[in-house]
Amino acid sequence: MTTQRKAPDAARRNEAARRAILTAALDLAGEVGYARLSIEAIATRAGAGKQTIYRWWPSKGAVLFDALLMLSEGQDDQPADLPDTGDLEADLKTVLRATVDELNDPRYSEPMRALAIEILLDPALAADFAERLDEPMRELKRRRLRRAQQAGDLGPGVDLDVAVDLLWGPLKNRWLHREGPLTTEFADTVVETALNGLRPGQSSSSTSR
Amino acid sequence: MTTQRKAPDAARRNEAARRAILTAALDLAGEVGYARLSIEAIATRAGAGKQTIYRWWPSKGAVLFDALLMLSEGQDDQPADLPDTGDLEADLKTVLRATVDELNDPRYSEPMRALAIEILLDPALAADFAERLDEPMRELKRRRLRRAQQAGDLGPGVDLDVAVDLLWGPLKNRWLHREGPLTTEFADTVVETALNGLRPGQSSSSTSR
DNA sequence: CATAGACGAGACGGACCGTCTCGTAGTACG
DNA sequence: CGTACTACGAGACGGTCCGTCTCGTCTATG
Repeated sequence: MTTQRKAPDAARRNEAARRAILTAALDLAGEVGYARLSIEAIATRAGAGKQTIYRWWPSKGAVLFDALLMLSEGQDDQPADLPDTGDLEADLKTVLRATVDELNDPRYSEPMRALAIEILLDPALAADFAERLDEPMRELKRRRLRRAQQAGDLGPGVDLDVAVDLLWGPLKNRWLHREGPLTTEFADTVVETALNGLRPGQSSSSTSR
Repeated sequence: MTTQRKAPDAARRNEAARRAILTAALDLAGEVGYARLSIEAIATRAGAGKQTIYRWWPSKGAVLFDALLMLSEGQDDQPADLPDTGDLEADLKTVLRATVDELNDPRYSEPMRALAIEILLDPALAADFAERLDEPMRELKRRRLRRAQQAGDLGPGVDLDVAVDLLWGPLKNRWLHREGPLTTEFADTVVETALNGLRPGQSSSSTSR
């Protein structure tokens, strides 16, 4: 997927081999981590030839990317939109808590960390990831915040991209750099602090509802 | 530095070789990026034997770490404390703008990115980095914010670690993941948004002095 | 002034890389 | 229904870099 160098015939593709390779990549990423994850090991584990991997994927990162896509397509709870109950703070906490749970699931976490590292190393993969996953997700977040802004729950001058960074960035940082335990309490605190701001207001910690 | 395996005699250490190695590491990181940075290339560029590197550093990342320390020790503007003029917003903007300038300096930026990646891959290096650089810096930030809190410029219930994440995290993210141009305007917006919060207040964008 | 030890150089086996070439098997198309 | 195509598993290949080791040289410490 993603790109191919000399037009292999997609109609003749062996679906079983594809699934075996993606599954092996996920398992190995979880078992040995990114640093020791090799294409040779993936091929051996999958019972596939190395050439079968090189035929269909341009890089190890692309394999991981597809592997995670396969994993997330497994359960179709992919939301077309972020929840909007009218209560911005509650909705944000719901979403961030779900993110925390996902990032704490070892089935996702290690392969995702491996992919994140691969993305830092490979600009082509970074562009592919940004286009197919990151930017669409960001647009979802921006859209929810834009509705909140129109409803008057967000300051009219707030830059929505900065708002997204403030809300989701701390979680991403803490997870990727293992800066501490990723808890739902942390997610809640981030939401409250970002919404209320650091300055002393009438509301300092827990607010609203 | 950092650790040694069999107690080489530090008194007999060749300072010229040490500097040549660290300089070569910095130059190569800037020229070829992390992905192609090899210890062999560093040794060759430095006119040193590989063993000389392995004798004094436990990993490529440790070399990069020391190289960046050497670079930053070059100019002694290492502040014992963050500025405190009494105007929190102005002080934060000053500091974050300086960070932006440093992250935009290619002399620092590429080696730092290489080190950041190495840290993601190597828990031992991560611990070393956290102890010797990251945590002390974070304490500096926390201390400035604590003073602000005591002065009433920060909400009394604000978690100072979360506040640091909100202020410095977006810059780190944008830089490391190349999510967009790192400008002083962005830094200013982050400071204003984090201080004021996302909710509509009496002040929406630019505030105070 | 002698000697221990750091030094530059590079050989070594091993891990993976990415390419290639086999013989086999399954599928698309005549 | 048969045949040609081509993806497949397997693995050999040269290449890079790893981390260890072994040289002979140079130096500075004792």
